[in-house]
Amino acid sequence: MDQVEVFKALSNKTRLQILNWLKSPAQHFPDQQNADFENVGVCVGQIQMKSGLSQSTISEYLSILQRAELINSTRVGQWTYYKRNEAGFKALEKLINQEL
Amino acid sequence: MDQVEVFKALSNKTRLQILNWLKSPAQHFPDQQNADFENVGVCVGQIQMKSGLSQSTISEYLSILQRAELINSTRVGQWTYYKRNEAGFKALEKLINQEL
DNA sequence: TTGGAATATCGGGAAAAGTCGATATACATT
DNA sequence: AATGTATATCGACTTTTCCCGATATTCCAA
Repeated sequence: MDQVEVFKALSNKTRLQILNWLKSPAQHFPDQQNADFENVGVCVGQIQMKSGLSQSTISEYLSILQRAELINSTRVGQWTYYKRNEAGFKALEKLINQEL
Repeated sequence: MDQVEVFKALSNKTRLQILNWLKSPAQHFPDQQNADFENVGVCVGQIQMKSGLSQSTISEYLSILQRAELINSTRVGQWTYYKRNEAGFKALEKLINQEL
């Protein structure tokens, strides 16, 4: 886990919001049909709509968060679903508590 | 505590190093004479020398870390001493654990 | 197998951050 | 008061980040 990379990923209001939304997907994305929130998460389009930013920006943001190991993705058909990577958050906690 | 501001402050290798140095000043700054590390911390010049970056850059970095509430300063004569603000780190822990 | 929908990637313009040297300020000493 | 030292601030330049629209890719459905 690259320290600077993680903190950079967290240095943006929209990206922090996305992480927060993904904490309780059912609550923040009531529109997503047939969603298996637990297993796969939320698809890019839903996140994009909620954010109000462009599709390309959100796709980019999601890959930044993924490179930082804070989320991970599952491709299902033409959709890519993203969910939180709790192992990454654990590693971040440890980083703050022990290494910073 | 502004979330984005804290993470931006942490998004830089040199600033992370400074925070780490300030964890055990006596070990990282053996040159500082008559230093009351516990009470006041380490002065700007020592940090600057160790970092290898310019005086202005380090002064700026220290104020970024201070605005993020991760360190605080004490002026003593012509020196400004900086030390870690453990309350800020506690707040950061809480942020990670509960709000992110 | 062609068309459409979802996502990713590319290229770019504007804003912010990184970093410097020069200068200003604040304080101490003579 | 004048000089010297430590730090802060300023102006400039370069690099990175923010965000967009356009295009490419991937997959599904007709």
